[in-house]
Amino acid sequence: MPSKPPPPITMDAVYAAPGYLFRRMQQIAVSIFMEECKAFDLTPVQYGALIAIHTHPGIDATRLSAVIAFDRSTLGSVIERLQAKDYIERKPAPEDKRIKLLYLTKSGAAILREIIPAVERAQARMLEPLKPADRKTLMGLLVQLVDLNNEVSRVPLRAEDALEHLGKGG
Amino acid sequence: MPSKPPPPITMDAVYAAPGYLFRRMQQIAVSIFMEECKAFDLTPVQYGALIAIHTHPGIDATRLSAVIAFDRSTLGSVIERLQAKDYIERKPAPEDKRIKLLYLTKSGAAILREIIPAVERAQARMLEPLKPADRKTLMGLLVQLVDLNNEVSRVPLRAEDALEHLGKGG
DNA sequence: TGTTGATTGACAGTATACTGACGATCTAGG
DNA sequence: CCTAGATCGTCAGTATACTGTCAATCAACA
Repeated sequence: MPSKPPPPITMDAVYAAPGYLFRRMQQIAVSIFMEECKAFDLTPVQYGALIAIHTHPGIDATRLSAVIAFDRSTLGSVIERLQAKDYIERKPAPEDKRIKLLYLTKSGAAILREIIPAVERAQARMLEPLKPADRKTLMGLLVQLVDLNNEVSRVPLRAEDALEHLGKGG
Repeated sequence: MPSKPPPPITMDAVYAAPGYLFRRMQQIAVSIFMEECKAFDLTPVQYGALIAIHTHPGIDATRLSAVIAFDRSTLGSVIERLQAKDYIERKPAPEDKRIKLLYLTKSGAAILREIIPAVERAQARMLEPLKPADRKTLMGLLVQLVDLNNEVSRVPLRAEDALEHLGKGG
């Protein structure tokens, strides 16, 4: 009993693969972000970190990584760069010598206010080629897919419970 | 006439942003790919390059970058690694001393045949959490979006015309 | 034919990502 | 109190990405 012959190898094995499309779209998204925000010297990752530190002042690096689902090893250098630009500062935690608490500086809060309109333009541009109804459909499906695949990634998102042990009562 | 107060800054500025979702999904996709293909020591990028070299034997690095929309600078090191693993070889082009032509080796062709089922499992797993109809919707919208944003990225995809000057008649 | 301009591959510098390991530190259990 | 295990930040090593630059080479035109 002969086995089915394997299908021929074409570029469709690349072009039609979800992984390839996600990679492409991510690169396009970064490109648009950097273009709209070139006046600010902030990367998408640095922007995300600033938002999270603004929302959770005094967070530490490990919890920050859980709140935005960024890799903890990488986050170290991201934090260094934000500190070098004087957008955040790190203070030792009095009750735990391992931890360094993160706070926005005045510059950090200021640049965050200023960059937000540019970021919103960038986010809108990414989806602009689609019809409005399709944008909503795509975003809805993406949110679902990312959420349902959450545990697969190295750093699953832990939005709420990541902060329970942060001294706000738990 | 007072201007509208800016809306409060919340984590939604991150979680609901298309760029964030694309980044997350790309990371999840790579994670699934590496998990399914861990027996093969090939990254997604290296896999894409192998497929393209298989489909277009004798392609050079610049055209390869156009065919898979990978950055040309990065592609140099990708090619080096594939060559170090003995999956491809580079031959100087007789008619143009600048160019090095890329070919699969026997090992390269063999590993490509072997890895394809694992890659297909990976691609299927990425979309698995969605209902079948939703998978199609998402892929359709993504293909559209990547295509319509093609010119935005640093290396736009040039699938067909990239090969017109490759000596097949032009 | 000789110079200009484009192309090719390579490189340096920066920024994400992930793996795996490490010392310092904290927490729980005995 | 003291040790076993967990956690925190950090680091080394590898792999993508992008910007900008460079020498070698080629193509086109005056």
